[in-house]
Amino acid sequence: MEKDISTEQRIIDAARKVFIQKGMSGARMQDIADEAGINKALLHYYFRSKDKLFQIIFREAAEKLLVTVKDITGNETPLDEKITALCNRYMDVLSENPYLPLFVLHEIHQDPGRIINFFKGKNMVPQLQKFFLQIQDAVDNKQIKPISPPQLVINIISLCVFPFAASPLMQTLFDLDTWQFNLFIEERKKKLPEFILAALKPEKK
Amino acid sequence: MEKDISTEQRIIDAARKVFIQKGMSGARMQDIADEAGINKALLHYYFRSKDKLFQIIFREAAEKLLVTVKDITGNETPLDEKITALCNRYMDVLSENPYLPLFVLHEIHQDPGRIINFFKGKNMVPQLQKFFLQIQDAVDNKQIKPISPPQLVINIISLCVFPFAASPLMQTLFDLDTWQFNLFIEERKKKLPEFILAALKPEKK
DNA sequence: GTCTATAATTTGATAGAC
DNA sequence: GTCTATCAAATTATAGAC
Repeated sequence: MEKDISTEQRIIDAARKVFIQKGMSGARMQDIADEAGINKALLHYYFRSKDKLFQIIFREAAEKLLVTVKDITGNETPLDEKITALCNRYMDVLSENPYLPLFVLHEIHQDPGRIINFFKGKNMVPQLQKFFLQIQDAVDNKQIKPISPPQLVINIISLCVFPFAASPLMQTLFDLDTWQFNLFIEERKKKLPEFILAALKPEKK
Repeated sequence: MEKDISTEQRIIDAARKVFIQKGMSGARMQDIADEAGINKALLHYYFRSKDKLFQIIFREAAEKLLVTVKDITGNETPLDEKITALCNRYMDVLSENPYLPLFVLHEIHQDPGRIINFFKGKNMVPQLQKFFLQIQDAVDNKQIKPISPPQLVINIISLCVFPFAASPLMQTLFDLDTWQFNLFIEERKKKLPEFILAALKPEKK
């Protein structure tokens, strides 16, 4: 047990691990206490209730998942570079946090109010609108094939996120161990941007 | 309450609704009893335990989700038609059962053993191998751009499934009501096959 | 701050009348 | 087959000693 990490931080780390693995309803305060190497009562001393502790973990997770999109879509690079950057960045974040998507999606499904509250004051929607405009411009200037901006954004996110959300199923279906799954992801990082850009490439006249 | 539906069937229907909404750990036997309009003890009379009842719902859900892939990838049509058919069929199944993917993925993540047991005797993997070979043939014959078969399969499934798994998030992020979300899905059904086929189209010489 | 002990509540499951 | 009443175990939360 790391002696130089504060108890509060150890609880957060333990809660992150347990909540992301088991979800809000499946997680037990005892699991978190065990994982943190402390007593159950201390959890309540620091965070008062399971729900309070969960909020912290959920917000942290949603933040990590959504901010990535926001600060890449927001800047001023050309569309094709932006798509490549988005894929690369997203795949990197998800490689480090493979179970985040399923956790966040599951908990939003349980209580959509959570994500609505989360969005307040996060400036997500305006950033997204700007990205939509950039896509629409590229369509109008015939730099890419006609496509509705929301459809394209969902295509990009689907292709990045889904393999992680489905990793336990994939590993069974394709009979991959963890190392082979990581190889699959590494190959994907390299090939995904060109797959998307090829789909968007306008017909030559 | 429908009088001509057997109690057993009413329980199954109620369990499906509650489990798919709340997941195994979040669902309460009382919720299911209420939804079925019967007493909690009757659930145990018919199905003995929560876990037994859950197994039935989970298997049914996994079946619906996976058999769709199996019986389309298995037949003898050309690759481009098969991809189109796969998208159309999948999107239709998911429109009718939008919460299935998140439910199944979440429960597999909780206990990967479930899906391994499910696969036994289902003949999924050989069917998939045949589809992989067909893709590899198309690559070798330069009918499509070079791509690893598993990557392509995951691309197709990602693009079909993810919007449903993420629907509560999408509806908030894009500010869509249910009707607008359905419009989004209808548009997607029309456009997705050509997006994928465009990505695969080989360079002209 | 941290622990032990325990309260208060929820929940899956059973017993037994009808 | 269906219900009421109840048990036993699990689980969140708190009281109080140190």
